[in-house]
Amino acid sequence: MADVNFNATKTWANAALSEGTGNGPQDPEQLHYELIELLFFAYRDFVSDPDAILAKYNFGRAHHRVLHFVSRNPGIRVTELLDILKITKQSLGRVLKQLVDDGFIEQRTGLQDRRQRLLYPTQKGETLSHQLSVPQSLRLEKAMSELPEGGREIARQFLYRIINEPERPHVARLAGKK
Amino acid sequence: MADVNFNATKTWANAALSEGTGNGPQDPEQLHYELIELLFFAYRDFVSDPDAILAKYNFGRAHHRVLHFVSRNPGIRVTELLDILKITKQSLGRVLKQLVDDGFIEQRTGLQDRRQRLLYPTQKGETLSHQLSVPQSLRLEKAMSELPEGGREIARQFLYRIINEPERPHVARLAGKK
DNA sequence: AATTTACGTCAGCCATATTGACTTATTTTG
DNA sequence: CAAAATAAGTCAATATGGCTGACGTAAATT
Repeated sequence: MADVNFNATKTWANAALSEGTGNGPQDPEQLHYELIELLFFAYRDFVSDPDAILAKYNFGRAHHRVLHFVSRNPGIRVTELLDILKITKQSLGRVLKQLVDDGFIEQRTGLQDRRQRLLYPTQKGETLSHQLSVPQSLRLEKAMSELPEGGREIARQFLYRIINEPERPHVARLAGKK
Repeated sequence: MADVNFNATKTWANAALSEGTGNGPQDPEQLHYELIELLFFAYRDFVSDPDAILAKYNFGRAHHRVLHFVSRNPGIRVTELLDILKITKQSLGRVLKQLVDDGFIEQRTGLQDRRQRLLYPTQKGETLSHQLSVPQSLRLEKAMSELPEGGREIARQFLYRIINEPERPHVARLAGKK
C-alpha cells in the first residue's frame, strides 16, 4: 500500500526530472532534497519533546524559547532577547508577561542603567527550563552517541555553518561555541 | 576573537550552573545546551530562505511544506500528506485549496480507489517548489563543503537519528534514504 | 533643555493551527 | 446485498503566536 505509492512516486519523480531538466540555474538532481527533509523531520520531532510538559503550565513554544534564553543568560536585556528571537516587542510582551505573572521570570531594574528591566529566571523558572532541556538533550546525545569518532564535533560544525554567516559570532557567544 | 567571547560565556554559564544544581535527574552541566541552541538558530535561518519568494505569491510556510511534499511525492494521498505534516485535515484544507486554486497543485481521482484525490504538482508548482529548494540546498551544500572527509554522511546520520525511531523507516522511504 | 533610548501598552489584523460535528462518495466486509 | 468502514471535504468556533502602528513614560545622553 505505502510501498505501492512509493514505487509509483519514484517512477514519476524520475520521469519529471528527465522532462524538465537542463534549464534551471541548478540541476534538480543535485539539490539536497534528502537533507532538506531530514532537517525538517528532525526539527519537528526535536521541538515536539517539550510540548507535553509545556501544556501542563498552559504554555506554548513561545514561552519555551523565552524561558530558555533567559535561563541561559540571566540578566539579559529585553532588547537582546528580541534580537535573539527575532520577534517584535509586542509579541514578546504577551508571553513574557505570563512568565512573569506565573513566577517563572523576574524583572530587575538595571543598576547602571535604570531604564533597563533585566530578566532573570526564578528558581521555579530554572527548574522548568531544565526540565524542558532534558528530553532534547537526551535526544541529541542518543543521536550523537551512534556517530563514528569525531562525529560530535562534525555535527556541531554542520549546524553552526547553517547559520547565517554574519550572525555566527553572536550565536557563538551565546551558545558558548566557536 | 571568537575565543574571547567563548571564554567569557563559559565563565558566566558556570557561575549560573553552580548556584542551582545537584538536584535534577540530569546534571545540568551535562546537558547539550550548545547543541540545542545551534539547532534552534540553524533551523531558524534555514527556513527563512524561502520566505521572500513565498511572499510574492502570498503564500506562507504552510504552503511551502505542502507544495514541497506534493512535488517530491506526486500522486500522494491526502491522508499520507496529513501524516507527514502532522496537521489536521482542516488545517491542510485551506492551504491546499489555495494551492489548487492558484494552479500549483492538481487533484486527480484515484484510478483503483475513486475515493482518493491524488495530489500532483502542476508544471508551475514544480517550478516554484524547485525555486524554493535552491537556497536551502545551497545553504546545506556550503555548510557541508567545509566539513572534513566523511562529514556529509555524518551530518546526514546525525539528523536521521534525531528523528523519532519508529518513524525513521517512513522518513527514509520518503526522503530516499536508508 | 532637547533628544534619544529602553521598555511597556493599547488596538487591531493575519496566518496557522486546533476540536467537534456532519456530509458525500466509494470501497470493503459480514 | 446491506451495513460498516474509509477517504475526503466542509462548517463553525477557538487558540496561539506572529505582525503593524501609535503612543506613553522614565531615564540617559548630548
